[in-house]
Amino acid sequence: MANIKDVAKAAGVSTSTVSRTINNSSSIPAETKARITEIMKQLNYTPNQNAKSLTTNKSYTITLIVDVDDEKSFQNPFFYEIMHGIEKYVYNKEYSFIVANLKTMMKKQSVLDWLIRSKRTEGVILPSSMLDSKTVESLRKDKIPFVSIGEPIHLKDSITWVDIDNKRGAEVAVYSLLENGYKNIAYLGYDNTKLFNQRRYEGYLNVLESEKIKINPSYIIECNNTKDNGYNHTKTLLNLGNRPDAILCADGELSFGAIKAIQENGLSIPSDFGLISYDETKIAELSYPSISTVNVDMFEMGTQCAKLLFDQIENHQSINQGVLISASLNKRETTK
Amino acid sequence: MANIKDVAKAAGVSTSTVSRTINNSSSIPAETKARITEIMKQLNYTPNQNAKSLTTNKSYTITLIVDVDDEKSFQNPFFYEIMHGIEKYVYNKEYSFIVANLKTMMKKQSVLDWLIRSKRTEGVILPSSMLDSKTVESLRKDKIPFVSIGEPIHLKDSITWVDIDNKRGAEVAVYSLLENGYKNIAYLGYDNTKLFNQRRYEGYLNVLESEKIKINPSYIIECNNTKDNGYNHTKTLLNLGNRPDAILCADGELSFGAIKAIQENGLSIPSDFGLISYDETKIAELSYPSISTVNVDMFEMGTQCAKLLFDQIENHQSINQGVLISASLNKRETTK
DNA sequence: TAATCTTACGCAACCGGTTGCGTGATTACA
DNA sequence: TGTAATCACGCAACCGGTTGCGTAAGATTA
Repeated sequence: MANIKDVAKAAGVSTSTVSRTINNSSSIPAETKARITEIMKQLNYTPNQNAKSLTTNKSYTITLIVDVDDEKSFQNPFFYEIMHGIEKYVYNKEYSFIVANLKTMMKKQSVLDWLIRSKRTEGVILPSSMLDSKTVESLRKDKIPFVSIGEPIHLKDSITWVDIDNKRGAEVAVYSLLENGYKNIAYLGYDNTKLFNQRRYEGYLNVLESEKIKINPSYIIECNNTKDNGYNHTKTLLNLGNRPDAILCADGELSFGAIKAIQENGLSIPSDFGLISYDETKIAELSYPSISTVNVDMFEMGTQCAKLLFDQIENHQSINQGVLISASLNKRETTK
Repeated sequence: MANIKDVAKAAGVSTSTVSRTINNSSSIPAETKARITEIMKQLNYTPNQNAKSLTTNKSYTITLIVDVDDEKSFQNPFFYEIMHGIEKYVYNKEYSFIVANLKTMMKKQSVLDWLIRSKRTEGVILPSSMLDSKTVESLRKDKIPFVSIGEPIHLKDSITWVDIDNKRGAEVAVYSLLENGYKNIAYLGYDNTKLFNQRRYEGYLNVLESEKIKINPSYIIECNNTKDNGYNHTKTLLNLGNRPDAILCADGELSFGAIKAIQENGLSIPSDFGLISYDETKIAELSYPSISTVNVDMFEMGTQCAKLLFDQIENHQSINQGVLISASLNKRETTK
């Protein structure tokens, strides 16, 4: 395979000139460039990335860390979309991107550390769940740019992160329910251990407060995200004296159980009862009835992560604050 | 950051000796190795991957190509599992892996070609849908090992591929239905444009033939994989004079529509009617009733792909034939 | 004790690019 | 027309490893 010397020889110039042509240095006149470019094409020349990386001390590669054990990230298709968003951005920059997961990293003590120190990666995108202060410190010490997927619990004002606008998404959902005549809206799946859930809850409360609607504590169900919880707690809700006529599910799987419970109670959806679930998934569309969801654009999230990472890589500037991706409502058969 | 010269200096040896220690050359006595290893640890030395790649002409990286537009691969969580399987294998080898998708590649003419020619990758795992003869030829010319995810339509005897044992999976499903007393089993979702579907169909026919069960052509429904098709065609099946009492869905989404249709007909699942769907997904578990599925181990598929790729990379030998991953039955509420 | 064989490890070229510095040729300016 | 500035491009060192070849010291054998 042709190398830069072959090109230089064929063009009757030095390798310096070829290199400068490749890197578009201004000191080479256009016609020389054109000639060299033509010869590169003829010889089917592609610069050796490893040589380039060695001299420039840049790997032209970024890393995405995934957390296999975290169902919110790896198992579900969201992360996949994020990946896709990153990927598209990255290849436009002639970078490539590698994937490593937390579990493997544990085992090898620290694959991330290895990737960085061996100069395989120039930047890292990783889930907020991984960002303990030790990791942050280590990344800072190695001067490796990073972006957090998701708002971190600590450090939110000192690192760069991207998240869905969870609060606004919930607001949109609740407003939509109210506008369509639902009056008593329950919040199913409150979980104060998860920041995204907190934010959704804040959005829910926000709307009720602005609309001067009394908050009914028995409408707020604390539980984690399983279909059985959805079923059982919805049963309980429906047995209340003043039962709700709509539910906002904070998380996806709950809604399956909830729908089952509503139907069993003889209520018809959406005329008697409305339901909106957070998290758009393929499943929401397949269900009978198909579920109205708060739609989160994970592709965009990936793109933003990549963009913010490249801001740091290329311009050495970092915003060190959060960026929110807006969430929209995807109306289907569970709401009027 | 310390480099090999720093280590050599600190140890009072030449870089050759350090290099040979790192690469575990036999010509260095154990005590010298120990001393050098200790110093490497002290200096927190990690070999520069780019330098290593440059001299050895190996990138210590493989590439996974995904096909974003192909719903069977990118959208669904399967590919994700495959990725995970590959990833685990790869990091144990001190390799890393990069992800590129077809769509981007189209745009850049050929990112794959670029990855290869720039020496960024030593091997490729890619979906069979991408393996047209031109791509195969090009990979062969560059002497890049590759493994196909999925049985390719052409070339099946001349390249290395890994697939689910689709035929056997269908057999297991049909046998299970028969054993549980279902007598008239329909095949919903026949699609002769897809090899995996053909194989599943073969499995279905196989069992009926071995069991000397007459094949009823009106039980075999040709359609593609949507929930609406599942609904409508199941309606049709149920209106037949001798209606079936069980369905094997060749693909996942069909089953949602099918279940709806069965329930609307007043039949109870699983006592009156059984259903097994191909393709285990999260959705199958969430549905009411939860769906019995043929469970395909995609993690194992990824692992096998990686293994077969490394056989080629490390031993320069390739089996050039298919490997099948066995499929098992995941019994849930849609079967007795 | 001399000749031969091992062993341990260094020398230096090499992988394929990049880049600071320098120089001869050309152009601009006075 | 002489001098300075600019332009075009080459020289050679360098990035951080790997490896074939060579050799001195020590071990083995005759």
